[in-house]
Amino acid sequence: MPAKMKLSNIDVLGLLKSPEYAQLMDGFSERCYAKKELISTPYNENDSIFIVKSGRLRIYLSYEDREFTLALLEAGDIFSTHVKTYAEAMEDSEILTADIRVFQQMLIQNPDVSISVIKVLGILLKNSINIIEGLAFKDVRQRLYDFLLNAIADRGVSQGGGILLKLQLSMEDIALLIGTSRQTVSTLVNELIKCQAVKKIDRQTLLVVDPEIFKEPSPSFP
Amino acid sequence: MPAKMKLSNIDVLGLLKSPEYAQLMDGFSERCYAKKELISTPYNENDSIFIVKSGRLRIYLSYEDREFTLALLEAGDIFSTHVKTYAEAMEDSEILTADIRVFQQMLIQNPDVSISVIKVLGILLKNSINIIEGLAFKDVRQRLYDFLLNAIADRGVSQGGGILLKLQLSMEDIALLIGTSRQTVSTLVNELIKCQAVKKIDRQTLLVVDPEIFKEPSPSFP
DNA sequence: CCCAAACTGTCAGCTACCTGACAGACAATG
DNA sequence: CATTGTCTGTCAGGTAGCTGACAGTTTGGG
Repeated sequence: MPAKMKLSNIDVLGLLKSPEYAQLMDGFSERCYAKKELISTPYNENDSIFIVKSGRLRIYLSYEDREFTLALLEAGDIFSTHVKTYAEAMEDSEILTADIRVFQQMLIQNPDVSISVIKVLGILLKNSINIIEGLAFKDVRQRLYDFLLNAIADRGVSQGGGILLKLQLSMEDIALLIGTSRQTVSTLVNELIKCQAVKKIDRQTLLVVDPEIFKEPSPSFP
Repeated sequence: MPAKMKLSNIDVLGLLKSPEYAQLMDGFSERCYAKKELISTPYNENDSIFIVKSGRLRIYLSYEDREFTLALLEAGDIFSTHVKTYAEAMEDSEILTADIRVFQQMLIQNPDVSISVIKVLGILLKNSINIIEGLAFKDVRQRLYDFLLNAIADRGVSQGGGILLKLQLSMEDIALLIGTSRQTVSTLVNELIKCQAVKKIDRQTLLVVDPEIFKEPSPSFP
């Protein structure tokens, strides 16, 4: 279960700044969104692709007043609205947007860009499959552990006595990411604190003392 | 929840037969697989993409002796092994395979093909997200109903008194597709038969009398 | 600095679904 | 046609995790 769909291994923002993509860049328009503002919904008539310039977005599904977070995006990440998801600014954010038709036009003129697009889609697909694996096979505890392991790999900072984790997330935020209720996350995290595996620094940050206990049973090789 | 990832709206097989793709075709090699034979596993060292020429494949995830079926593929469908899935022949099948590196080379030489690849990936992604929606939000009953609705749209044949559904699947097969146990599917299907919503023709085929009761509560417009 | 709004912890039902078990139906292979 | 394996229906327990409730804490806006 991924903490977020980090796509920055392809340095999109840097790429777009370079002169050879100047004209490609023209297809994009920039806009600011305030915290909690919706950037797109499944009811948006025309598809578009967008790139996060600054801030943080949450991509989520919604169904009968319940929600499930598919991904958190940061500066440099890309997404497309062609799937029926919502995108919401978690803080004030700047977003570059291009209509999908315009973008397709760009692709035809810059065939090498399409290789990058294929890579990004591949990553997105891989992440989706990880989410399915979690939901189909694992209980809430293991999904939480997987989430923490990912967060450590992604943004954990080694420190005397453990790994510092500044998740900028509430219990509820985590619950939406791993597909469970706020209460269950709260209980499980406090269980970890009680058994000394993690220390609570403040509301937003944990110190992970022993990441070992998060590890899942290793797969049996065929 | 899709019955299968039908990708045939892009007529890949026809496309590959046409003369302009003759050289592209050269990159592919053909092989037959017997029923229940594995075509690829997550432990296969080198990635490849493959196209189903005939037969039926099951793409699935496995975790600690449990399985979850992501998709059923038929003639004309495409898949890539770059995600950690298993592919198994459900009946004797002919498969065209190309190494992913060779294929990437082909893409560079045929830029217009990459648009098709992007489309296929987009469809795969959309399907994954449908699966996530099912697992995250819906109970087993609704997942079964969604599966039946999809199957009807996909392969249902209108007939006096209902829609004929030749699913070539056992209760267990369905269970693996919707993420539940064999027993639960059996119970739910028999419940449908008892309340006259469907008639059992034989082991493999149902006659759906009233598809209306499968419909889920319509989404509240924002 | 104060108050409202947003978070957090915890607990007591409740229930959808899993598991294991077993008997009966069906299919296919010699 | 007999026999073996595969598929099906059903039931009785057990449990993970949901829901609602409520009190305590923290945060931030005015």
